Amino acid sequence: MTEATRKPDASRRSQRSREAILTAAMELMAEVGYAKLTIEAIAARAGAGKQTIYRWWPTKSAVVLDAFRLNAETQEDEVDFPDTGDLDADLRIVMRAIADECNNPRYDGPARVMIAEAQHDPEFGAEAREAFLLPAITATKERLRSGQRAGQLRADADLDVVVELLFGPIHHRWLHSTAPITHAYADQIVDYVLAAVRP
Amino acid sequence: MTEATRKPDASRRSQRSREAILTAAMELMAEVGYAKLTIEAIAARAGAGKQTIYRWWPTKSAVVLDAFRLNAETQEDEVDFPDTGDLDADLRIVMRAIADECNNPRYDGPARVMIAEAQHDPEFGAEAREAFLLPAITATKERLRSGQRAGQLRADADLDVVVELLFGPIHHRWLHSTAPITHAYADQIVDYVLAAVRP
Amino acid sequence: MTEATRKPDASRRSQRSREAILTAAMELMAEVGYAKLTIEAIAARAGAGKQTIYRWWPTKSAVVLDAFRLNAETQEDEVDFPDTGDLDADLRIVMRAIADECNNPRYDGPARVMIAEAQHDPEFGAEAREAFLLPAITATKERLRSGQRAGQLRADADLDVVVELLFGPIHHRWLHSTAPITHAYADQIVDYVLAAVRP
Amino acid sequence: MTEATRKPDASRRSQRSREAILTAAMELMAEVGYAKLTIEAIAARAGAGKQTIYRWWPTKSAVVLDAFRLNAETQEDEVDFPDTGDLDADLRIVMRAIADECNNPRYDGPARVMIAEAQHDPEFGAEAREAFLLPAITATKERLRSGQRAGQLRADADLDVVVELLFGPIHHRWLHSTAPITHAYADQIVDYVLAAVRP
DNA sequence: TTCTAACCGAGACGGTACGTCCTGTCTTAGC
DNA sequence: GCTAAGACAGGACGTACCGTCTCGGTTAGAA
Repeated sequence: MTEATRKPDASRRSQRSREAILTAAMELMAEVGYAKLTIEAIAARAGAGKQTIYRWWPTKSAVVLDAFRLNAETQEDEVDFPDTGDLDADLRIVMRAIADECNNPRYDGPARVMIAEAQHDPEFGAEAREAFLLPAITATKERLRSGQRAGQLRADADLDVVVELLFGPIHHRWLHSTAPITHAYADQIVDYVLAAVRP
Repeated sequence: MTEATRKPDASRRSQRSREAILTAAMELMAEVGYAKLTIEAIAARAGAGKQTIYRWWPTKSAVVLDAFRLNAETQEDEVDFPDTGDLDADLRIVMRAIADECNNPRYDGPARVMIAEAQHDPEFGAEAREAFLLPAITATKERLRSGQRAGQLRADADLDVVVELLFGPIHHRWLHSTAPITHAYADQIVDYVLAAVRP
Repeated sequence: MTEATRKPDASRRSQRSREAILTAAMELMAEVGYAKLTIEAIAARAGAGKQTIYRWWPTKSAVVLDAFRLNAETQEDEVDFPDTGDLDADLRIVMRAIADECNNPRYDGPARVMIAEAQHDPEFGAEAREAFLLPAITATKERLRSGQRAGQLRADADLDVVVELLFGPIHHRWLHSTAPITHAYADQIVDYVLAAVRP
Repeated sequence: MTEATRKPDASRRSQRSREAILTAAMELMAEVGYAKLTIEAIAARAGAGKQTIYRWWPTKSAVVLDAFRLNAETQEDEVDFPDTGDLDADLRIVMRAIADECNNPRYDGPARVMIAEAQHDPEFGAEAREAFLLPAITATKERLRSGQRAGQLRADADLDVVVELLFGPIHHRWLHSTAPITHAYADQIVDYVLAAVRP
């Protein structure tokens, strides 16, 4: 066997077709949803050959994940986690931002697709987690640790669990659509969680 | 009305084929996973005609949901939520039971399928929520209300939020596979939550 | 094996449904053609159960053949072959009658169906031949024999061949739709054939 | 125009699969007959995808017709109609050749299929007539015309009718299987017909 | 007159094939 | 050597009918 898995020369890759494909994928995602999204339709809409897609992405979900990444990069919302010294206020800001994302179709749609895809493709799940979830978790834990050092949290509080106490409820409500997600709700969670871990 | 959608006569439905189909669906789910599950394979394994499936279920996910339901009914785990008067102990029992389910492939697999499917089929999601999630939420809320009346919870605690504070974190950890789910973890959550809502 | 092929009791047969089925078959033949004709559609149109058809007829072609028979019986055109003594005139009458039938959709359609069906079902072909073709051939041969005895045909003429010289050409033109079939054409054939066999 | 019917690029057609499909069709025709012949079985036997068949042929009968054509081309029997000057002898040769074909399963089968198919699909009938029947008719007419010029036929003989007087009887006997088709019979027809049209 | 066996309409059933759609690979021409 | 285009083998889709079966309801002799 002579080099069965030929790997293409990335330096000669057409940037034009890459963007056309990812844009087409995003558009079709919005129009027909992930389940009815086909490689063929993406290629047709992008004016690209199917082979060009298969050459650069292994699966449909990889294309979609890349499309989401492109979409997210476009946004200029890489807000750093605030640290004003007032933990309560900082958490409120962040939890309200998450609530806003839950209500923004621009995030809601892609996020649901990624959750769904991750359930039957663990590798994809790991990648997506790495790219989208862990940064937020890490930043939150950082801020909590800073608050802990400042004596605003019990010294023995398990920060991994505290992060989950913050993200878990809002995530649960969003994922199962059990109730609307408001700023008031975001504040409520912060209240309960801080009540639990205050020294 | 042109009477387009002829509806079959449910009274003449073959119980034998219904069970064969749902059993085949469960088995194939376990063997190849939801994504590679085909109606054709279910019919073949069940010794049924495809039409018999299409006659009684609108989509693949409906078959699978029904299969899960049959599977769940078979189990004799319809444990009533305990109410010993000791809220702390009762919650621990329940949260540990949930932790056990997260680690039991018999529940883990189907549950992930349902979560995934629900994300791109809201109607399916609503049905699944109704059948599997709400009963647990309602029972938990009931127990919390009872505890609240007994003065073990703050009178102004929002029980919907408290339920989410309990279920959200464990659910989050399970869904994103961020860490193992142990009895100790279950206990931890109960501790934090009760600390937050104790009078 | 105990009487595997249960034969139904013909005396209890419902005349009403028999006629409804054959009528429906005739109508559907005219509407959609033999190839697209289905037992299911016949049953639905006739307001009969499928089993009632399968009980009394072995195949679709048997139903259709019966329908044609019913149709033919309805007609009162069982014209006896004329024998005026003038063979030329008598043959013209008969050949013109055949030409008329070729141009009459009432005969053309069914006849084509029977020809077609007979090609891939020899038994059906034998039955159809017996019922529809042989009577005409026999009557014609009879008339030719009478003419032969009267000295209007060569004594050594092979009547089977003469019949085919009469029927073959018109049949050929009809079957292959190579040219219109007129009375003039019918006369022409009689002219040529009589020229060939005149003493 | 919405460009509904995308037409494939014939220049890129796979010759290999075309032949495999037509060969498979021929074989299956011989094995199970036209009625039980399925596109699916042809594709399976040919190792081709069903779409490849549907891409290049509109119907089952079109595939079969093409298969016959390929079969006929393979044969090296494109005998030119003889013209020795002796019309009687030449016609005998041709009529005997036709008789032989009637008795040769290689021709009998396909021809019956085409006759049958032509009866409920006039377009197919037209194509088949063009490809298989008209060449023979034309050649025969040509030879007759040559004989007519040589004074062996009456000057006023209608050659279209004379051709039908030759082909019709043998065709009739073959189609309805009313009697065996022998060389003697072929000769007999030539005798009668020439008797009718001799000057 | 009641019983009972068969027919009847209806339609669910296990199947087969349909014609369409999409997958992932391969081939061709163009730049 | 990447690209657009699209033919190819393969396989699942959801539909239409096949011929068999089972279900009540009706009908017509036999008891």
